[in-house]
Amino acid sequence: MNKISDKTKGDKTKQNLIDAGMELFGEHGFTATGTRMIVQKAGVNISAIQYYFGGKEGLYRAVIEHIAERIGSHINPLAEEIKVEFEKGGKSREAAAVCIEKAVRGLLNMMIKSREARKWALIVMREQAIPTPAFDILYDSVMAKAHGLLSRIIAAGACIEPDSDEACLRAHAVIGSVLGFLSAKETVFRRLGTAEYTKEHFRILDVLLPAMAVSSFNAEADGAAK
Amino acid sequence: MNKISDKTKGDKTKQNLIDAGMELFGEHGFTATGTRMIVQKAGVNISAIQYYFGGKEGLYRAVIEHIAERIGSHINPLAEEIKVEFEKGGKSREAAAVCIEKAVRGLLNMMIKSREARKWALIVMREQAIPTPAFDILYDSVMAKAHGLLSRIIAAGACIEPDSDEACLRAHAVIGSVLGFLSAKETVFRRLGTAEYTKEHFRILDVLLPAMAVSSFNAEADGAAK
DNA sequence: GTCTATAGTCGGATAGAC
DNA sequence: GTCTATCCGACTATAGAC
Repeated sequence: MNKISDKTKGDKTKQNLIDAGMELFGEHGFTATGTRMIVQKAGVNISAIQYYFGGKEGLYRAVIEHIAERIGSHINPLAEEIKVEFEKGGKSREAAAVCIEKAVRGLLNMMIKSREARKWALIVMREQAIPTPAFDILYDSVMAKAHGLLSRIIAAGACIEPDSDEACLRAHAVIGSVLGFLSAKETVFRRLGTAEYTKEHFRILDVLLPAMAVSSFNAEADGAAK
Repeated sequence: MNKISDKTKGDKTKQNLIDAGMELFGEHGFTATGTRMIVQKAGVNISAIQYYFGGKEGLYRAVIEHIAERIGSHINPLAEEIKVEFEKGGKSREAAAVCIEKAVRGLLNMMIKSREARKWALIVMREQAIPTPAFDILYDSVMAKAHGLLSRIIAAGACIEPDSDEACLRAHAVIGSVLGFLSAKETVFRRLGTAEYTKEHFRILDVLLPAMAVSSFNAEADGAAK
């Protein structure tokens, strides 16, 4: 047996608990998820939560850390790629437009299209709305970076200060236009008459959302576009 | 004593329970909110929940109904006003632009600026993300109407079918760009370094969000704006 | 209509055998 | 490292006095 690549039985138990926790905490929230529910889904004994994570709360923190790590592994390469392209384009308005389209499509791919993300999504949304102490982990390792990069690109495109409130708010409006399809999906599905987004819906969003993002460059401070 | 205008003691108890429930269900969610918590905040006896609402679940439904009614009283007049103006403008592209700016500012006023709305907001967001049976009430009395009106205006502005998926998705992107400032406010606040939106932030959003909404007319089906 | 007292259930955590 | 058995507190709901 290879000591490095083989998982010990304990590691497998831990992983099962985190997987089950991610799904159940997302579906029902922290309080409404019972430890008995979790261990049943994970197929482990109830005492394992105490043993490995010190309790239900510790398991929750571990779940958040795991999510932060997984999201990071998706967005960090994309962010790096965009940053390089942005620098290469001399931080021009044209480079900014290309970069923001790429960023928005990346966000759409990661948060709306990906099946894996559906599990994270609900937990992250809950933390956004009513943060627990664990939100710090998410914010520091994911939100701040992604939001900051988008703000800088939009600032370049709109010719405003990168660290201004205005850049931050514009970036957030762009993010909101994408994530609304996740956080309010029940309403969209009812209006569309479907139970899932289809390829045709994504085709529309792939064009619409980047275009709206680029348009955020143009809002003038003295009135709306005429 | 005037029999019509005076509230009976029972009515007052009911109202106190609904008020307390709205705040606490919003802050902690349904499961995490205990009946003891509610009656303490409402200043009534614990049995009152059973007596007046048949149990915790019944109180929750009553809270949702109350929210739907309050939101309706805000948006129905606005929707009516917009509808009239839209017809009067001959459903032209120009009329659509004016109307959608008005609608977005109305949404911003109601959901982000208003203090009262902060109490609704969390409950509505939770229902959006993980709907309970009570979501039907919200959807039928509020979401469907607001979303439908916005879709029709955008369809007119973008010259597409009012009942098409595309119109629905565009409307939703616009709504998302506004509501993101509510549902992800923790992230925005940390980025801005504040604990509340200020007048200056609203000044920026009052210009930015309507402009982005109007821009949603322009996204071309064959590629992004160049 | 309002209250107290309590029933009955289920939660997370723990002790100790293996 | 895993399991069973059990504790204790918190929960919702109810019965019945006033």
